[in-house]
Amino acid sequence: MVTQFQSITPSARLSVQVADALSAEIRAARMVEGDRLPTEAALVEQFAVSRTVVREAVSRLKSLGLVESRQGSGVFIKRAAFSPLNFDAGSAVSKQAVIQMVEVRRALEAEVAALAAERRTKADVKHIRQAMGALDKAVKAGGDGVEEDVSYHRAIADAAQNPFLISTLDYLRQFLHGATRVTRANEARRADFARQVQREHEAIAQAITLGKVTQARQAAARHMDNAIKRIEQADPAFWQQEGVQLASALVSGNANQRPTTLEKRIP
Amino acid sequence: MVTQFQSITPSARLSVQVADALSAEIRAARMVEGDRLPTEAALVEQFAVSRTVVREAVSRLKSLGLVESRQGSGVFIKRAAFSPLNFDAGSAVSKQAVIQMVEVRRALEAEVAALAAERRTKADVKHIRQAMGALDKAVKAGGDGVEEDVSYHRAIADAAQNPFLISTLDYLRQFLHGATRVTRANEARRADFARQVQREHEAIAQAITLGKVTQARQAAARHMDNAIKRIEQADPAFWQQEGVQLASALVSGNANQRPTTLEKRIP
DNA sequence: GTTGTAGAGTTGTACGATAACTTTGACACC
DNA sequence: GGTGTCAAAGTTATCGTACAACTCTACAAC
Repeated sequence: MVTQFQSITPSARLSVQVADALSAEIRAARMVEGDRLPTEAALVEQFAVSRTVVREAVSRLKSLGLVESRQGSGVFIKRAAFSPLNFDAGSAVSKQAVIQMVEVRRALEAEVAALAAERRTKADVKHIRQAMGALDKAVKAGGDGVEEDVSYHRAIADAAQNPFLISTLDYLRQFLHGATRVTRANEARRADFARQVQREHEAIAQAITLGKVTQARQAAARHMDNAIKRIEQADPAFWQQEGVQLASALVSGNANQRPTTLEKRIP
Repeated sequence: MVTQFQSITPSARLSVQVADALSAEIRAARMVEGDRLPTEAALVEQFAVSRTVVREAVSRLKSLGLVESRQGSGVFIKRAAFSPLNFDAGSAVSKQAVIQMVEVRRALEAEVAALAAERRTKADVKHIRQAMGALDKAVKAGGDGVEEDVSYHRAIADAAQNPFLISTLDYLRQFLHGATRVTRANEARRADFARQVQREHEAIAQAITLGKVTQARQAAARHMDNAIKRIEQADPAFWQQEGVQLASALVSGNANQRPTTLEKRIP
């Protein structure tokens, strides 16, 4: 057993301290949209640091989307940006977290299939069929078919005509990519598994083609239910310890900063 | 009639050009995790810009989470971060976009209700009931009840025990907040609307309390269907032009950069 | 009223110097 | 061989100054 020391912090860089102080000020709403930040010279004075540090701090705020600088004029506070969605990357290797993400995906895939059945065009159907053909071919050629599987589901999502559904699913896919690979590798070893997946895909495509909304929704949900089962039976070696960091499983955007105090330093 | 000129772009700053060039290089996977970037001196040479610019560019990459700098050692490429989900903020005021977002929400709320019915504890049910009470009270007191409405739906989400569902719904809520306010204001003027919403809430809560999974899912979906209808009937003055920027309705993380060419400039 | 212009204020870029830190290799010592 | 020390080179962090590019305002000129 190796003793674990917590990594020491070599005292955060000045620029991030200043950036934190400024962003705390902004977030505390003591400055509102459109307000101008103090000039660089003033900040140099206030924080007693060099202009380099101030500029780097402001640069940080700019790439966070909090402020916007106009040469010759000043730095201005932008309207409060919506904080982006950002799951903890570590969750991608915890079995429990992956299953929970598939639950999210089940909801979305079901909706997508339903909307696709409702709104599909002939071209959409053609794309879906093509993607299925490519998947079959890849499997027959001995590949795992991960890419083709993604394309298949994307083709369905495209037919749903809802950019937000599409991008949310794309977002989830980033995390589920590893799990997908493992389960598909599993399927590759079990011919009966592969056939079952193929049947599930066929059922979804069929319902969409015929415009059967409820049926499409159910078929997609069933596909995801089975995906969960297949994940549970997959190679245990792949999964890390589970449920540990679950309480802190989420890092929501930039909501994770403690207020920073940065007194005026005496030179 | 005043002629409309399209706003000109005052040629991107050098630092962002360099940052784009570097991040393109990284994203093109010509450099992989753990690799060290050329030293600042080398980059100054390659791009023929000052060290200030190089540092600001690197600083940008740092706050984007692409690289990590270690004083005395160098700048290193971090493991590819998952790009966060980031809807275009402008979509929040386009009627069509809002409806599409509610479609996403419908999928999630239905799933959440179903899982809540499956996994609820006594405490969960109590919280949901309390939230409903608070909502009724707020409405009777003449408020719009937006906050209480949010609390009600959050209480249900908590019962579903899936942090990813919760945070994804929270994320959506940011965008739908404006629309919610408008529709609830609408309901406040129409007593029959308010009663219907109340009945829908009651139906969901009842199904969750009794543990009726399918029923909960359907009730939640119906609630969202009606929400879409209510949005469509809401104050038209609130909505901007719709469908215009729809094709580009999504800004997915930092995936929206074209490769930048920044030849070595001749001084 | 409109236009032109000068001037002050502000951010962007360049350059040089020093501090703080890491890595590496040489070397003595056991 | 293994280990500890130390110096030197290399790298980023910070500082300071100077100038370029841009914006805004006021005021003169018409």
